[in-house]
Amino acid sequence: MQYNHQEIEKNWQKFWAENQTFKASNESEKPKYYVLDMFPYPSGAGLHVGHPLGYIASDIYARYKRHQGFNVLHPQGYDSFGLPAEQYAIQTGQHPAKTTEENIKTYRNQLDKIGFSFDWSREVRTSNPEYYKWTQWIFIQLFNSWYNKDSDKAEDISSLEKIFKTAGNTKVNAVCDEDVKPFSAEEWKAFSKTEQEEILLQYRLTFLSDTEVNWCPALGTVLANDEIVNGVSERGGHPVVRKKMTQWSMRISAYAQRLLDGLETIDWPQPLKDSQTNWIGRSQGAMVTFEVLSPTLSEGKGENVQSEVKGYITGGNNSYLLLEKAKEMRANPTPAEAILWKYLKGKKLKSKFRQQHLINDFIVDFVCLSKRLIIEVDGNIHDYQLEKDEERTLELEQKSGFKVIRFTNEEVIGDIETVIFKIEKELNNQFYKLQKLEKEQIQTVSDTVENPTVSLSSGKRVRDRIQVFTTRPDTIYGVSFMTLAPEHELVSKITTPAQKAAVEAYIKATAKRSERDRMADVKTISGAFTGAYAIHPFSGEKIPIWIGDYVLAGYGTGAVMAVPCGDQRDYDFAKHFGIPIPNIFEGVDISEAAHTEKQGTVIANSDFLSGLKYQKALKLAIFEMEKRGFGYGKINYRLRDAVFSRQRYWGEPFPVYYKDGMPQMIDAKHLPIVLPEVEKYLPTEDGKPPLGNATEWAWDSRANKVVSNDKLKNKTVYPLELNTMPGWAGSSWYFNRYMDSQNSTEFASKESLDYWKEVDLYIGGSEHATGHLLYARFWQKFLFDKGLVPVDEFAKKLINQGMILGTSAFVYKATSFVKNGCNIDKSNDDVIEKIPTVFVSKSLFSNDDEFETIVKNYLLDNKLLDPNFADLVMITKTPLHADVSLVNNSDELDVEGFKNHPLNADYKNAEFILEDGVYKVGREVEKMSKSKYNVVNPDDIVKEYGADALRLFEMFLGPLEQAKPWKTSGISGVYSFLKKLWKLYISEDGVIVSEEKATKDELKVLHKTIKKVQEDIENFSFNTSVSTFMIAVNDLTALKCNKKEILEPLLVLLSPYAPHISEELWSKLGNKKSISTAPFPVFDAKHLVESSKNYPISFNGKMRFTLELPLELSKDEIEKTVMEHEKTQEQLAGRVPKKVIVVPGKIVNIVG
RNA sequence: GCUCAAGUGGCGGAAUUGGUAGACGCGCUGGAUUCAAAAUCCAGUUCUUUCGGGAGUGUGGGUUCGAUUCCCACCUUGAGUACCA
Repeated sequence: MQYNHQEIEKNWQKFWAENQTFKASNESEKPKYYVLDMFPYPSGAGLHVGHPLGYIASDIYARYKRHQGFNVLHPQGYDSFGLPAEQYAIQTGQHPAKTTEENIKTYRNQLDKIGFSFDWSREVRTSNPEYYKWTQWIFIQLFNSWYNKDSDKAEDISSLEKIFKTAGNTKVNAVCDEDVKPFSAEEWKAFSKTEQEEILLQYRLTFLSDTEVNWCPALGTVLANDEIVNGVSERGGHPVVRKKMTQWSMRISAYAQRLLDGLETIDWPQPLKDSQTNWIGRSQGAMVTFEVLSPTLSEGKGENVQSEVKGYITGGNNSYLLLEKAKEMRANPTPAEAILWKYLKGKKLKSKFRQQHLINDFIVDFVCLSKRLIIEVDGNIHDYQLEKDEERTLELEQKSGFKVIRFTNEEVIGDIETVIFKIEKELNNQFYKLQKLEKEQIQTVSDTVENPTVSLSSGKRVRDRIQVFTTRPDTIYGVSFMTLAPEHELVSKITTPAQKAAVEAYIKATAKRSERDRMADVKTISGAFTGAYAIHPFSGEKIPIWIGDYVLAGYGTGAVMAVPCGDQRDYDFAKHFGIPIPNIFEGVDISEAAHTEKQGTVIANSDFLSGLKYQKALKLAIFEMEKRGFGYGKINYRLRDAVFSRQRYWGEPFPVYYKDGMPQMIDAKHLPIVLPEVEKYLPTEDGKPPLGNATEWAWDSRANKVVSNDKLKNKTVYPLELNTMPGWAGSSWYFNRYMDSQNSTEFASKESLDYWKEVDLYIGGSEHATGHLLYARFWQKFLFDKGLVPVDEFAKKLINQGMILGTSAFVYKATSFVKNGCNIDKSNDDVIEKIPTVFVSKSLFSNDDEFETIVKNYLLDNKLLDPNFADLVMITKTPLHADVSLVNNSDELDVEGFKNHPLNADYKNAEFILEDGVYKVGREVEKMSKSKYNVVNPDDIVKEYGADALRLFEMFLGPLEQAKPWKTSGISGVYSFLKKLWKLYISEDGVIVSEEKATKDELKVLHKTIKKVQEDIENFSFNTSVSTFMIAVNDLTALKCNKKEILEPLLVLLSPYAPHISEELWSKLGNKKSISTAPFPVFDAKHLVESSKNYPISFNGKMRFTLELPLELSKDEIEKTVMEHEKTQEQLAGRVPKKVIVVPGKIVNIVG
């Protein structure tokens, strides 16, 4: 009986399907194990041999775990919403659902042939309404949530509303939009419903906002940053432009820190973790505020700069008298003052307060200089200050522009909470008042510039401030200039008249440069001086303010404090414009380049920071900034909120309608909102997304159903959202759905979620590192916060399988043309008229000259070229891809097949210059792709060699994680292994397995194999276990072993890799049940015990010969035996060894 | 530029608490079987050699009795990322 893979594999696949062999149960005594593949997008091209690599690996692991006694969940499904189907629909008018369905059929067909142990009863498709119902549901949950930084988790929006109602928003510590305005509880209650909703939208985890998006006109959609490669779309390579659109976004930034922290707890590949870390881009540093000198001061006229510098010295002419008094008062506060100070000091209200501070000639109890707010506590015991309070207030408010609020001692002592709340509210009011004032001041300043006779009273002026984020506050004394992004809003305000023209010209020039130009041209240094100066907050020195396009408006604050000695870009900028480069590093040469090294560098010339190392200087600098009130420590993230809308048809519709322009969620009980039919899949003429073409796309809020757009004139009917969700929506939670995929009342039952918890092993490509895998972690953490899932990381272990590359085949075409500039009486066409297309076999030439000679000789020999013109003709070589299916294992081209190939119609009459009667192609390893004609279809392999051979070979190619080229020729090795294995069990007459007792040697082979295979599977080193099987079968064949005691357990070892042949032989040995749950053989070390060792005898570390010695020999005995050996004497040739190293059981090394 | 990964025969690759480099397979060479081919089986296959041996894991150093394995510097390739302050 011969090994007939086709019949065996068909039978067992049928058996598994009929008996639901791999159906997982949600209730089991066994321990659980969840093995998952990243589910495929069912493309029209079907699978090539690269796709199943990860599936085979995970299938081996799943089957192994079943043998180990686990209840294994190993599901599969389809990520079936996506652009290609839609693109195809646009081109052909076919409904994407139809083509998707067809593609899925092809996929399923292909997958089934490979013999995977998937539990297909749990299949999910993201485009199925029963599935996306729950995607919509999760969207609603996100909409109804906000992120509370105090509890550090997502909470229901109702808890936020409650706070607003009782306390306004000033105390809320939430992740929200940047431009949230403060309001009190009273104000909140007074807001209209729409206003309230607008505000809530600024806090929700999914929210509408006008975002600058990457708009791809060719694809008619918005792309995420990770969908753009080198400024063009990843798919199709179309140009991408920046455009402002109202979009749904996900507040993933709220989870930045937790996404980072979570990486510590999961066993994922380091490169993947690195790229997520990189993507989140945490940088720790400080926010520092620099004040801008007024234009007059900047230009060096007017007041003394030094007196302006220390912003906190606000005393009047009698300061020197009052200062001592103030100090004394600070030391002896009243009880009420002491209580209040406890709440005000240390920036607890995010504003810096000072106590008993001099303002002009008054000592005020508390003051926040930046917000110009004074707090007085009445019942003052200091009797020399008995001026009427009103008078004092008037003077402070009118003359110095402060706001004064007062509290009684009783208020402070009795109800500090209310007092603090009032202060917070005032702080916020002051903030907005000051901003408004600032704008007016700017107006005044420019008026002044145009009308110099009007002078400003400096005492009242509020200065402009530049906020910068820096990761190196320790280098603050190295600041010699500041750079603003050209787009920075302050630029126009601070530019001096003298610099106005230059600055405007520069802004105009940068605006012209596209994003791509700026990216491509990093080297050119450009910028302009604004004429304005800032004040160094520590040293008080004047710092020129520049603009430059190396500073990005979109990152951080759009401004940097430039430290040229410590940052290369700042250095280059300074060198280019001749700005001084102060050196603040001890013993470091900065004449050539900036010194960016942090560790081991000692700060110098930096006042209180001098002599400190990086870590300490950093901490101290932040500490001082906070103390002095112009800066604070801050952590910045690069991670931006994720745009969630797509202007596409083939995606999940949002469960959203618009009432008075505000988005409303449709109640969960009316889900799913099913994707409507449209006539065409393109955007509408007025630029709306394709859903704008739908005629049935309005929400009847009374009947709670989707109705015709005609009814929109009714009061209770509203327009539905026209965008759809992006590709990552459905894939961000599907692993949870598999746990209970048929549930129609919940996204998965609590019991099933608690049982399966998380994916134990997740296998997929590394291309999802910053897309799917980051978003899925985000959603999982959100669901965890809401108590909907039991764990906050969805995959414990993840493996990235490497890509399988194709081996392209090349044929070498000769192109002839006539050299120019020669006077001949014949036209060019006549000369080359008779020359056919010629292909030259690969090994006939090694360079272009040889190629030309070969072709010319061939043409001359065959009278295809007139010898008189031979010198006029030039031949060039053009490599062309040939379809790999036309090439055999020895790189020989099927010439006739090539000529008749539909793609090679032009070469029907081409001539081939052969070598040894065959045409040899060139080979090159490239990505497997249709356009390179190097795609290998697994179906063909399965047909010829079988699924077991395909599975073994894919694993045998090399380590799972590495990229490796596919060469079909290699599969004969694993195929003959299977035939050899078969022959151990079956001869021409049938089963030849005997019940005889196994020999020692046979048991040794078996147990060596058990040990190695088990180790390999657990280390995901599948390639080496295939070798191990081969060695075992080779050894057993050599031993002529046919003992059931050996051969039966061997099948269980092999079954995860080659399940069909294992099942077949297993049943032929008389087993009635499937091999899939047979217990894995147990390794017994006693079979491997050896009595002797074949010692390698080395001389100076080089092995020269081996010597068989009993293992029980002692070190000295070994040395003695070895030294006496004749070969040793031969090697030494009379020399006396200096030393002899003996490691019993390992090696002998003779030195000398 | 930065970050990470990887460099071993003609090819895919194996070998790490530092201990016989090249397992296993492909390809190739020779042989057996066959009318012949396919299939199968046997032997050989890192390079070099004066057949004793010598060299050898990207390059150059170092540690060690001994290094593919550890350390330093460099080179090459691949992946990710990019004016991120």
